[in-house]
Amino acid sequence: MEAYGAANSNNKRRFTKCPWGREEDDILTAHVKTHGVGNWNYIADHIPGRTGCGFFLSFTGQSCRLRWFNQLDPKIDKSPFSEEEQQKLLQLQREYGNRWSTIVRFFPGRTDNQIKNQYHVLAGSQYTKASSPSSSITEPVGTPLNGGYIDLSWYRSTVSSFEVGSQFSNNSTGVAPHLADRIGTPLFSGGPSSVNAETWLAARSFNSFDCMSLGNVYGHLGASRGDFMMLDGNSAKISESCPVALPTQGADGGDLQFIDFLGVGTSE
DNA sequence: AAAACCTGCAACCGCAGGCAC
DNA sequence: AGTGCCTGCGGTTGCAGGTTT
Repeated sequence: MEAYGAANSNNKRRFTKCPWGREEDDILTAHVKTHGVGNWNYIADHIPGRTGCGFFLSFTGQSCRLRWFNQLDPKIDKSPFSEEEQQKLLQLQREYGNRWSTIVRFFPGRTDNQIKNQYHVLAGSQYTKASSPSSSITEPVGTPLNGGYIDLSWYRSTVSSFEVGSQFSNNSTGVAPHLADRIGTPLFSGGPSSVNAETWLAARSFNSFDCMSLGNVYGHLGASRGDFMMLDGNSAKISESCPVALPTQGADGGDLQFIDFLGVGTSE
């Protein structure tokens, strides 16, 4: 959808955000009061295109709908989440998974976007708390971990995404051969809230030769984008390279292990 | 004081389902 | 039955502002 512009050849930058202005909000609110909720494309057609993003940009019905339901609707409760709400959210997420539209029904005045964002915040911090349901978490926040081992339960709550080591794709010291054809393949994204990743990690036992680069790790891990994570039983080691003993590659490569986080198979 | 880093959240994307024609 | 439009949903990303170094 190039209307949102700014996608470049390597897809690193997919769009440029263009915040709504006060005047635009007023126009949208007036239209909703006049025409009611719905008919978003009609409403979008009657709001002047927005400027100020470096280029002219037309509103879309989808954009108007999101703006209204997530920000402008007077019924929205914009106060910070209480401790009680946070606990309720965590409990409901365990029960319903990432079905935010279902969960939001338990929070009158909140939006699904609020719920989703709040859960991401909670999921990113809960494992660092003493009240965490996991008793195996021993790594204190702030400890430099580069080169040290970390507990995977802690890791699960901290890593937001990673992929096979593209950082070393042109480097002979890089990726294990059994993963070489998967360079750049996202193994998991979506943050700690990802049910798939959580389920996968909980269910899978790791082989000592599993070695992959981290895509995006919080700074207090002591690791950074492109660093490797070597999986070893129930622990993982962060390293700048991948010096583990590598398994013998099969003749056709077809029997080699593929770490399929999302359960989508091995197709490219 | 400045730079780097981190956090929270608004806004976008892509897809799927429902509905009218 | 097929098509296209509209709406809703969940995942993802960009960025402002706060915090740390």
